[in-house]
Amino acid sequence: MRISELSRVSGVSIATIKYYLRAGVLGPGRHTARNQAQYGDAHAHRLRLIRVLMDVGGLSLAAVSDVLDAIDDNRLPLHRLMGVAHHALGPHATAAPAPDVTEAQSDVGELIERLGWKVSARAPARGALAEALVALRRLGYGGGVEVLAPYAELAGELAGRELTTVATGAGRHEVVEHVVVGTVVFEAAFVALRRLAQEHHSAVRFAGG
Amino acid sequence: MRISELSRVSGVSIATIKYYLRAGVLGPGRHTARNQAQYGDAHAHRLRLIRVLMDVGGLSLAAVSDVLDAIDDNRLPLHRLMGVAHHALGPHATAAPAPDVTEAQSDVGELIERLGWKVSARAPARGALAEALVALRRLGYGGGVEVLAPYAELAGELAGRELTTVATGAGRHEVVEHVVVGTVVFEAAFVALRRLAQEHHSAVRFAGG
DNA sequence: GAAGACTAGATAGTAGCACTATCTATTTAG
DNA sequence: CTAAATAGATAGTGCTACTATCTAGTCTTC
Repeated sequence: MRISELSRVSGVSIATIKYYLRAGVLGPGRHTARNQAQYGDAHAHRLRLIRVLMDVGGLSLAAVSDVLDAIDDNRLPLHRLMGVAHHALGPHATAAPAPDVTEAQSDVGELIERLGWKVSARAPARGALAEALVALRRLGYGGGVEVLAPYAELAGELAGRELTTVATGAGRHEVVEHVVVGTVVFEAAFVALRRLAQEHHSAVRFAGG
Repeated sequence: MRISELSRVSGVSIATIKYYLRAGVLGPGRHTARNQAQYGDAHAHRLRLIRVLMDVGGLSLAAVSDVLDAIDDNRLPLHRLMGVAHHALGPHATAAPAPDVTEAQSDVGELIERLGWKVSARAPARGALAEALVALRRLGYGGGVEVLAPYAELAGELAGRELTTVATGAGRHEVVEHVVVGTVVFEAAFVALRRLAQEHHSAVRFAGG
């Protein structure tokens, strides 16, 4: 198909498709002339994937680019893909962490060790968790890392359940994409469900108060 | 204290504090002269709260403004505060939803009803959940709303557990702030924990593959 | 085979966000 | 008295994700 049809079936404007081509997140079409190219179903699928990662996952275009590169890199072992996806989901620390954050980092490290989790020392989620802990302390809601224990338990249960649903018979590319999409979409879905549940419990608890 | 000290204790630059004052997310100081004002601990605390909502919760300044307005509005009943916070956490739908999203919305509505949850019909999380469902379908990973059931169960457990920890003896302002901070910070913490757990399970499952 | 629609690629412009910098007229501190 | 600090106003910056325009060339349809 030509670019106008690709635009139609994907719902992405021609100008934006060209932008994605320039940015390298969408591969070039098969050229038939100097100013003509053909695009296939793979392009349409890739476009949908880009939009889902951005709209549902909230990833920046640069992050999408990283994730897609990881998906396309056949040399990348499967067990490292999740790390790349999580790194892209960021946010990555930009400046040197404050001293209280550094301290919280070791608390987080201890928690992870106590849980027996095998996680890269450079996982951005470590920093995110430390930031959350520090936020509580800075606002005067004390509490050590132990307040996270019940959350960690549930998170572990969720993650374990999830990975068992990954299709194992399919090719590497399908598994990889499935893992990434699952990570991003189910995270968004769970956050939404948590908010709905909170609203329900809040209504029940505070109604009339 | 004067603005330079407020800047020092909060770690926020003077220029940014002035920006927040202009934006109305930080209340004005007590004026002692045309170009002099005094700020108190409440200002420092408010600044910390703003930074946590933005940095940990990922809220925009406009969203922070909405949340703070809700916290400060004494007429707002407690059971509606959560809705305001969730609305600020967005993202709110900008355009008319696609037809498949509208369809997914009713699926979500059914799920909520089946769970017996009492949730506003306008809750943005409904839309977010529908978007996530549609994302799966658009990418070819079918599955109805029933794939969300185990997630919903865990989300309900989490939300229920959380609200029981809200201090009931404190004043309204403290409870309200506690609820908002808990919503935002524990959501971030749980997402981070889920990623850590995923990385662990992924490493265990795919290592050597 | 001519007119008009379409296209690739290049370049430049836009809108929104969260600051950041500079300036003026003060006020304060030493 | 003088140097530093301040409130408030205005303008500028850097980044992101597009969006618009332009040119030279290519289909398509009558």
